[in-house]
Amino acid sequence: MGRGKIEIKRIENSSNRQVTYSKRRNGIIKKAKEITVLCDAKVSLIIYASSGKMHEYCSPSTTLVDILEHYHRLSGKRLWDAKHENLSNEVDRVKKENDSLQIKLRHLKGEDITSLTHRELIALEDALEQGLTCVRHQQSEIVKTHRRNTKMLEEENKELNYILQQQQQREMAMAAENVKEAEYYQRLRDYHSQGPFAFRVQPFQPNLQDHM
Amino acid sequence: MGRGKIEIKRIENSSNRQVTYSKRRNGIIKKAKEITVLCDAKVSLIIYASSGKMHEYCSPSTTLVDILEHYHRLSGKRLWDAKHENLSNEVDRVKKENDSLQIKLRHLKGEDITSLTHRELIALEDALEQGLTCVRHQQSEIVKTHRRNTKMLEEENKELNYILQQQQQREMAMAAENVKEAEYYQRLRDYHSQGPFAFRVQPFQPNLQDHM
DNA sequence: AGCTATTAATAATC
DNA sequence: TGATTATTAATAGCT
Repeated sequence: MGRGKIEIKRIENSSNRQVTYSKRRNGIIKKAKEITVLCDAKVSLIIYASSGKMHEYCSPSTTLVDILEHYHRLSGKRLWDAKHENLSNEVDRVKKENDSLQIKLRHLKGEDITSLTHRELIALEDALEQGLTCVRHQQSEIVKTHRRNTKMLEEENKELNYILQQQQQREMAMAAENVKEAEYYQRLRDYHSQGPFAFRVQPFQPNLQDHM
Repeated sequence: MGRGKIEIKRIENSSNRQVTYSKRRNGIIKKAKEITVLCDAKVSLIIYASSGKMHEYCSPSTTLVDILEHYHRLSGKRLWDAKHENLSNEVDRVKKENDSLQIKLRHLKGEDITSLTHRELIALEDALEQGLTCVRHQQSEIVKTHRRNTKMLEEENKELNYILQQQQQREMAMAAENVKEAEYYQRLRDYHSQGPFAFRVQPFQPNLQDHM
């Protein structure tokens, strides 16, 4: 059904293949819809291109899940039971492990130990003592670290204080210098501006005032 | 494509519908095979007649399960029903719980505690001390029980020994009695059988010895 | 994406 | 059912 007959074998030309795929895919989906309507059939159709792109059709009033359930019932083939079973087993296994861990944990906390034998209690005691030793060691490590940190901070503090003090002293010295300088200039200014007055207040040449 | 054009709507005549279903079903499956070969596509096709009879096609080199897995991945839709999802979640949840328990357990054993804060270490130490207290208490309980048991057994022993002794004494007495009786009877027998000899052992007739 | 010559599918019929 | 065939539908090769 085309300009020429084609053999049913892989189309080597990639773009031709792509075009044909697209056309035929639509054709199949159309046919699927038609048979659904004409014959009251239920159809599930999933198609992947080699590119991995997927198209699906599922007759209305059903879902893929329904169809697969039905498939499951009719064919007896297990589509997902194996997976399901694996998961179930996994859950069981992990839960058991969980329980055993819980029990161990409780034992270490000193709970539910009335049923333990003396030997088991001894082992428990050893484990607890071991744990206690480690924990206390770690605590002392932390304290040591803290202490070291404190010392370092204190020394840094001291250093900074010293630097600050130096800085302040320099500043004070500079300020003092500035003050002296200011005083010098003030005095200079005083000398120039108030000098004449100084002369004016000289009782010896009172007449000079009029010339200024 | 037939002797006449048909509307795409349900075929009311049941046998016509059945016939059309069968023809078109074959047609679709043929098309599915063709697109598979021509275009390197993967196809999963499941068709039910209204009668419930099922037909399927799945491209070679795949299985329905594979296709559904792929579908699951691409569409993100839940094919593996709610149960499956629940199980998955359950596994995750339980595994997480497991991990957390493992960590707690390791901490109690004094492992992997370098990352703990001082506060956490204190709590851990408390828990361990508490556990140790309980375990030692239980140990002393067991020792007490043992001691009590020992005492009870000792007393029972003593009792039994006493009873045994009594028994033995009674037996000895009885034996003695028997011996006496036996002696009596012996003597009686002696009296009857040896009586005549008794006369013979009379020191007065020493010559009789040679006859025994 | 559209077009169309051609093949393929199939509705009606036997 | 199964085969036949007149017809319609799908589509291969072009543009």
